[in-house]
Amino acid sequence: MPVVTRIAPSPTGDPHVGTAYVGLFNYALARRHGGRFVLRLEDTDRQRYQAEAEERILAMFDWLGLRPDEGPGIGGEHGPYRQSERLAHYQAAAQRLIDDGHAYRAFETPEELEAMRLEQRRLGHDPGYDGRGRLVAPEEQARRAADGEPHVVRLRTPDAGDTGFTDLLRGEVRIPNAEIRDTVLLKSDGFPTYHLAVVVDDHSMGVTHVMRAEEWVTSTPIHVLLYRALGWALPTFVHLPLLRNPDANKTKISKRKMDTSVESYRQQGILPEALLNFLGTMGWSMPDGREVFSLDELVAAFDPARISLGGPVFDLKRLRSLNARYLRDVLSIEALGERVRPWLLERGITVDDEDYLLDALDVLRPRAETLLELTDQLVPFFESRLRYDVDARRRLAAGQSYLEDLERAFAALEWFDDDDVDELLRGYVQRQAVPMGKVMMPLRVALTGTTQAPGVVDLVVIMGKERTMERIGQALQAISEGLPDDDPERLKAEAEAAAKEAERAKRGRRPLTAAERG
RNA sequence: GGCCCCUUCGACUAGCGGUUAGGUCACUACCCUUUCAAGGUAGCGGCACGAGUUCGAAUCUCGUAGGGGUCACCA
Repeated sequence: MPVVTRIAPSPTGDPHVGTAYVGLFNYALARRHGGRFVLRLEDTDRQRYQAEAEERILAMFDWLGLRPDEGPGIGGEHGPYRQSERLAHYQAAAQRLIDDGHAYRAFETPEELEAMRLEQRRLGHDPGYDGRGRLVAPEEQARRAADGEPHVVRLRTPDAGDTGFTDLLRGEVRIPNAEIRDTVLLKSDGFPTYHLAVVVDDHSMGVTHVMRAEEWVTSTPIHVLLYRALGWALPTFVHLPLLRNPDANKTKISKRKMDTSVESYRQQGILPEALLNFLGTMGWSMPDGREVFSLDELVAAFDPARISLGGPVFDLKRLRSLNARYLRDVLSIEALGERVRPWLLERGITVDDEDYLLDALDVLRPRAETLLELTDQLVPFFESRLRYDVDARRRLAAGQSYLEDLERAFAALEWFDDDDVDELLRGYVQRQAVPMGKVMMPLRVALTGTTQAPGVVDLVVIMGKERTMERIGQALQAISEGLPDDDPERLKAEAEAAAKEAERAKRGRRPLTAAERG
């Protein structure tokens, strides 16, 4: 029997890292066994439904390279893949359950239910549906329904005993039936709840392995009851540990406490393969201990039995560090060039000298953790007019005479190769009898506009004579025009603006730009 | 609170009766060095606790504690 897995996100908000996480493992299991990976949209909550969320979820999977075999916009023989388009299935199943006595129509209004809960609380009982709808005779249920009275369909759950299932990772899990209320299967608007829809769809789509988040463990017995009532075989259940917030208690990951939006990570310059790799270390580990691995490598080694159950903290530092690893070690320099082009374009930079780009990347890539940072550092290589940050200005002012000397020296230098530039610079510093930094830092600032940059020799060689001369000239001009050292007001304003910008960058929320989409 | 699940360095994890408990990130120190990184070397740091089972427990059992999840006409 082929392995069939699915990811069933709900289009109610920003594409979530948890969806990517569960999707990854489901994808891996299906691929590992040459089976099918199905994408199904669980859009049965019309209150929270967001039309554009649907498209964004699909875009997320596309970006990550997690390609479903079946799904909305892809097709497949088990469609449609939007639950809102499958209402007849659920209604038919509900009718069957009613006919067989496994379910009943219940007519309590929301107000009645609320009053019931209030009363239960007053008496110190656990609040929950007490099954009062069972008391209405089937004929009366049918009559009132036929009269158009609003109602839901509820599952008739056993009162005694317990219901259990086997979780691939946890073994037998049993829940006392007293804990299981007569759950709503069909809402009064005719839409199914999760419980009914998931069982009907997983069965009709041939899903063999239900791999989902741990939060579903306690409601799995409801599904078991449904499978039994409908006479269907149970799938294998695998409940994945919940991703956790980096707070003291490690609560379930939430957008209130951290950034859970995949789009946001994309906008911050996280690579899809790095995100996937990172998620692949949440609860999972390679049998051989590799910590950097591709999607294909994960697929080749994937065995759900290796998943560990402690809730893994979604640690941004680790994600960024892994992303940095991809930038400097995993990606080829050419591939990196292709990745960063759209980002440069977004800043109005079109690269026509490929070699220049690659040379710059070569020295920059160990210094950046994200494509965003890389782009920031790349910009000074391409923009003709540099902006000097506050600290940079101070360095420039202190280096005026050196820059004047070096401008002349470079003008006289014919070959801008490593050895010659190095020799020139070292010779000059030696003759001046000053510490290296005294000379190098102003030059670095003149070339890049910032104090934190690659080695000066590298910069000069990569930029070449023309750019080097031009930048030194510009710097000298900026100095003579008056650097704001002597203007404390302006310094302060700039510092504040920089802090604000940094804060904004940290939040990292802005719409996806065209270039990032491409 | 009831029920269910979980528990190895700060974080991610390896381990599946016998290991000096290993690796990665983070952190610290040193080296390299014209800044910042990267890189190199070293270091810090852990089996929640208590009983049992066993010649021998991180590994098996039970209990305790702690943490999480769940108790909707949301998924």
